[in-house]
Amino acid sequence: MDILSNLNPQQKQAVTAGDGRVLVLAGPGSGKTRVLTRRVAYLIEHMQVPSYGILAMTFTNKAAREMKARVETMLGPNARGLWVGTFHSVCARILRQQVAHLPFSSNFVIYDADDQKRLMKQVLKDLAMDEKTNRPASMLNYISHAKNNLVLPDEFTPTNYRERIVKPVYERYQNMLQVNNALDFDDLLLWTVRLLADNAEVRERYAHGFQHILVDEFQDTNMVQYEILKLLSYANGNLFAVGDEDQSIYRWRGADYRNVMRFEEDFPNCQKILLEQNYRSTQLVLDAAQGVINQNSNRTPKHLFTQNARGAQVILHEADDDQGEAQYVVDSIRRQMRNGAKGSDFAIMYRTNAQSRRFEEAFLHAGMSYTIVGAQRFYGRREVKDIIAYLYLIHNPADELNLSRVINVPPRKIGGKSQENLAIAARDAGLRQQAVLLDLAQHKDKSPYWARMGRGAPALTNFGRLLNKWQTKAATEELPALFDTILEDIGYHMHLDDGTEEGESRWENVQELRKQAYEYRERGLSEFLENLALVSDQDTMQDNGDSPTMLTLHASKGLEFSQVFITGLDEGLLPHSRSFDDPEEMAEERRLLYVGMTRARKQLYLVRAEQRFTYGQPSYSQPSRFLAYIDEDLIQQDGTKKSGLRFSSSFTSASSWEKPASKSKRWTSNTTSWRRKSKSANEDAPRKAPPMRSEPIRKKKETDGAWNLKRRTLNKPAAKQTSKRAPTAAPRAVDTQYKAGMKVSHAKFGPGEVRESGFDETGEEVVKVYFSEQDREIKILTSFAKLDIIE
DNA sequence: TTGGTCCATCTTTTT
DNA sequence: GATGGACCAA
Repeated sequence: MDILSNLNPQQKQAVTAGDGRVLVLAGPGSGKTRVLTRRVAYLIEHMQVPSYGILAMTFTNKAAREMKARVETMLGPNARGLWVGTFHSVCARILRQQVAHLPFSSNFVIYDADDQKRLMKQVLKDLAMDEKTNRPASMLNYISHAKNNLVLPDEFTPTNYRERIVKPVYERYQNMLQVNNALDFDDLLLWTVRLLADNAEVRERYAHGFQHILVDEFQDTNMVQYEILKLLSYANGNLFAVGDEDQSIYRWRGADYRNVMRFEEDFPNCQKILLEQNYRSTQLVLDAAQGVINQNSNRTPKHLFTQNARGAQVILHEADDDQGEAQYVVDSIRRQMRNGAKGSDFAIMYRTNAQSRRFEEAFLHAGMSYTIVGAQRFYGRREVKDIIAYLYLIHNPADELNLSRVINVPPRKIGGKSQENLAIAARDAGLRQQAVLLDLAQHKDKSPYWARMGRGAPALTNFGRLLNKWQTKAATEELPALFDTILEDIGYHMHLDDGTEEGESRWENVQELRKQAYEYRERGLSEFLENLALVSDQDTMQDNGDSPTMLTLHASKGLEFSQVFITGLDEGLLPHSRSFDDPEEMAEERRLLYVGMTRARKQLYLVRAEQRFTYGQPSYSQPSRFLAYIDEDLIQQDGTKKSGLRFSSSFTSASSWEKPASKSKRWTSNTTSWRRKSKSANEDAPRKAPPMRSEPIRKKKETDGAWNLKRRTLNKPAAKQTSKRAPTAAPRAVDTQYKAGMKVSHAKFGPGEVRESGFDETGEEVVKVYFSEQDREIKILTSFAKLDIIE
């Protein structure tokens, strides 16, 4: 196969670019993966770069796997030796290789978000700090931020009150990580930079080893990651970055799309190549998506075009509530599947995982299968994490976080008091808790610690015996055997088997984990654990044959589907209310929608619901402001009221309340609630609105309560027939200076009449004025253009 | 020490 | 409507 076949001129230019820095800005669907893989092949075949001299960095293991597989199909055995991996896995690998230069030992473990939180809670407890006022998540945020800026605790100089509180927490947190011989995700990157920056010899070795470095999704790199790339490429200067500012959606994780601009500043001589031809979508989908993204500034303007057909209009549907929303989506899919469409043609996307529930219910009700990405993380499940914790204990005796997690799971009479005794005894003796346990196991009541353990001594001794047994076994036996021994010794099956369906499914998850352990029987415990820590759910997304896929907008990046439903296009959800008071966050929400829209090959649906349950409470919302940026001509409304028989009788008052049909109407309806997360609006809504359905009070959860509940909701759309739409008037946060009906005058456009006034996301007042001389409505930013009030 | 019950709090997104 | 924490009875 010819490496350069089927490439357009820009793609070819990128693939064949010579040495040096190359920045490829690749719009959605522009063949970026193709460019990357061909580039690797080109380097090996035409530029005589040995495969082991190439490093390709991605963000997900899935992307890494795919890239590797594609290169292998092109080059066969020549591809062997290629380094392809996620930033985190590559860093973990480097750190293990160079562990001698680092302040931890080679069997370090990696703490995931869940572990971090548990550790943070411990830290706060140790420091006698209140969890309510010092939220663990918030503390971790500060710390993550610091680490992303390469700041370790002793370099952390507080500049405000909050940071003064954070500092000791950060110190202790980091210290605890070290004591546990553990690294968090940020540490993997941070220590790699430290290693390379402080250690000339090591740096030389890698920087000369990697003759060419390629990065995917460059817009999602954070500062540390960019630093790593610079350090690794400094010797040869061959850095090939592919990205798209418009698809940067990981700001909250430290990603900074401005790295794209920095790249150009740092390397003024770099080659910059734009890929603008789209091979995925219809022109109409592209136009709609660009309407949204063009509202953003700070980006390289791109003009996406395609040779594909113009395509069908975007279908907009406004449902009465979240159940109706789900019903609409599932009905649409079912109808088309009856006409021969494949289930896998469809994707349902949403902003938050919580929204998936309604769709699951609707699918179940319709008797259709579905695939769901993420949501309940497999590795995040309690039973799975418990077993992994046991393995961690064996692998890394220093890990006391995981020890405390499972020392009493299943319950073995080692309660809080006993654990405290153990911790104190260990601290006084300057030993690890595990060492104390092992000593107890060995010497029983002759152990110097026996007496100090009080009533818990026998239980602790037993546990020490187990630990000892497992550790011996780990040295001699293969992983699956060890796995089974642990399960048996702790009676985990019994523990999970509580007669419920849930218990059964938990046990199945443990079995699934065991299957994976079996696959690692050759590579062993250490690699198994590292893999577990660095694998995400997208990576494990199994192809569920031919069923529709449900996933978050974030998870949709890099994928494509024939038909895409983007749901929950409501103020507060998309854009999410958390982004209301930060323009940068708002811009990211826009990108998120843009990413979702550009996943569609043929048909795009935008769906919303006026009312939905949040926190189990009904709440109302306005249409997403983003809808207003999509040209009306590109949209076709698919109304509920006419076609939706389900609700024809249920909303008697509906007809009297006209749906906003035009853009301008939609735009107005937002104005009241834009200003901020209108706390008042959210608090008021449920109070003003009579309860939507009278929920029978469930006094206690029966064993099958969950199932009952599910069935009840599924069979009862009727419950809402009694409901009435409550007026959705949200209180006005701040009054606009201009009011509808005012006569104004503009220097250039002449006299006009104000039609609407509201605030945009930055809090600027925006008015829509009808100018008679122009015979059109014009949107005006009042702080910008001067408008004189005439009357 | 355990297991139950009640309560508050919450949720963006994930390597 | 889920989860984690606090509290209490056995």
